[in-house]
Amino acid sequence: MKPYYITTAIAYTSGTPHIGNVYEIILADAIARYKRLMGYEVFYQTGTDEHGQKIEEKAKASGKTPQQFVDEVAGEIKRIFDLVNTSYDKFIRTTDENHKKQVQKIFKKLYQQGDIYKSFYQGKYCVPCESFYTESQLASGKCPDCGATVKDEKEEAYFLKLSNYQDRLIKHIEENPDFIQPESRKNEMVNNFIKDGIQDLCVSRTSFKWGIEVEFDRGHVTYVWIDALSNYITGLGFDVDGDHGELYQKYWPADVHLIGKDILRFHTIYWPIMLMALNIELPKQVFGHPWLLVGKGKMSKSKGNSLYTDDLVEQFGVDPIRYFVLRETPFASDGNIEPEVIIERYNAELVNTLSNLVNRTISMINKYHNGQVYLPNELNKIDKNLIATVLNTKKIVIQKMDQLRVSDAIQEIMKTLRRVNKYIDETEPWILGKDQVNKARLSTVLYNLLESIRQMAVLLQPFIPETCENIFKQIKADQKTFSSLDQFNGIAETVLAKAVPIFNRLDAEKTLKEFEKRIGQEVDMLEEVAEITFADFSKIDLKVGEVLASEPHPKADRLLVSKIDLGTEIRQIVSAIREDVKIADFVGSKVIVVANLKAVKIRGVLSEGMILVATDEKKLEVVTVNIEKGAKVS
RNA sequence: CGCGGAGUGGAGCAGUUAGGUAGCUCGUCGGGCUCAUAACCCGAAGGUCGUAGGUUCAAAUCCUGCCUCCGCAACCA
Repeated sequence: MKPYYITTAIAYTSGTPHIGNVYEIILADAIARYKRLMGYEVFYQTGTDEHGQKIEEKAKASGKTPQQFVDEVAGEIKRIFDLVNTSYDKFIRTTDENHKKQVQKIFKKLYQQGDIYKSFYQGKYCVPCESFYTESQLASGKCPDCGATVKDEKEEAYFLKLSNYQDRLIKHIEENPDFIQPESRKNEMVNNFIKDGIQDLCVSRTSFKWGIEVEFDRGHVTYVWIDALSNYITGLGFDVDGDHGELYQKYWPADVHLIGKDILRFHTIYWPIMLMALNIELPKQVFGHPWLLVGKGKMSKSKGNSLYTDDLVEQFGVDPIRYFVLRETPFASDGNIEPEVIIERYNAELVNTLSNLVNRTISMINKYHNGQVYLPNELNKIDKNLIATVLNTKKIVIQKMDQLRVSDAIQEIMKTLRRVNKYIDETEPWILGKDQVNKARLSTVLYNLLESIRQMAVLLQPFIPETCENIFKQIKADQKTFSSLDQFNGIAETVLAKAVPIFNRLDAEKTLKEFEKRIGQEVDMLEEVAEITFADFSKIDLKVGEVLASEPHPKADRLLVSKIDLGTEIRQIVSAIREDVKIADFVGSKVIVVANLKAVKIRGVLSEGMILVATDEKKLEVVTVNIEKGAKVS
């Protein structure tokens, strides 16, 4: 059997992934299941990326060791992947011993052959904060975090030399048009990042400890990319010294790395160069999939609009969610997940088209033939037309799936299911059922329906596996392979039980209410603010100020630079209100200012305070008052 | 002139690579049917394909300008 190796990006263990992250796992799962049905020997790898400063900090904040912290989060991530029924063959963690060992060896080898060199990471260094800042981040030449004086400092770091491989990479991309998919992304990579020359990549850090130690230079830990990207080969048992595991021999190079379009750059530039340096083959394809958006915006924790897999699955079920995310996100443009849209698809496609067809077919077999399924007799024109359509669906689905056009593939199956529903109207079994004379004809019609359902269920297996099993059970079908679709005879004579609806119609209003209640509870928890004492509050010096003048920030399109008269002095304040305020109305109004806020430079302009505003999801309003400037607010 | 994407009947989208009667799903309206979960089937209304020009026998599709929206980057004291 032909091997097929598919990977997803590994999930960062800093927190719970939302449905947008899980979408990638489901997409990869659908492809993996499809390839298995096509007769490939599939290896599907996913996992977690567990190192880095952010995790070190989060662990510390929650009073755990980094290892405890990532163990918990990785467990949670794995639970969610299992919840949506993903059929991965390996769940790799970057804290796995073998992975760490190989990353160290890779690092060492690249260093020894001169692809990694030691140099200095230069910047402005703040001693108390132990951090580097770039010139533009500084506030009036001082640390933006604590205000201390910064000094020019160099930190030792290792760099991966990319320039050596640049030409080879361009050549590879040009000679392998399928390497970067979708194609529109290819140009973006070449034009933006490669042609102008690639900057060497910093691959080690000394500012944190939670990472894979550089073997020959103990103060350094490997910085994200060499660590994370290597998982694709270490998971297969790659060994730098050539003592590879069986899986590696069998499965590398990967057939496809499935990743979000945002990290395409790392997978199409840094990763190939690393592989070239290691002198191993490049993956056949890197596919940057689109995003699943909530409403119109990108899902993010800070926006509070994330949807989580647990809630969605509890409300709608595993297969409907799998179905929805796969169906809704097209090949190249972003998908949209909203409860209203889920309900619509659920009712229109899963209930009306699929479930109802199965239900009415089994009901008729029970009503007219006491559940007995007979083999078909002579076929007429209508039958032949139906059968041709059904048999042809496999070809179209394969064609779409081979291009990873999952949504289109599902759409084709739905189209055929609608055709099958129409067949019932064309053949009018309820009329045939009135007279025993038509028994042979009715048997044929019912058989054709059942076999059509079986064929579509076979094709739907990669997307909604549990549902298909349910259908197979109800129609007593045991032929589930793609090769059983070449002929229209996969059902044997048998007796069926009463139909049990696969999906029940959702009441839109009721479901929406339930769902909002579920989500609402979580939002409340997230927005809970820590209590402070009166003393804490009195530290804030709030004053009324009159806006004397205001103009757009010269170098930032959301910012406004205003002169505010506090009565005793005039302050310059930068605020992100340009999109929400009319300057003409703003000037002359009296606003509330945080007067004792530490001054900072924002995009080169000094800001000495903060103007209070009120915001909700839709708009932003500056808080204004009608009292003399200089008045104290408390 | 930072990078990129998108503007097609009420909604969501396909069609643009290789110009040639504008298509799908949902919704609306009318009809049919009763095996089925207000389901299913048929039909209809509804679009000057963002805009202004250009090329062409012919433009949603090619070229140029402009407008609007959305991501990313930057930035949010």
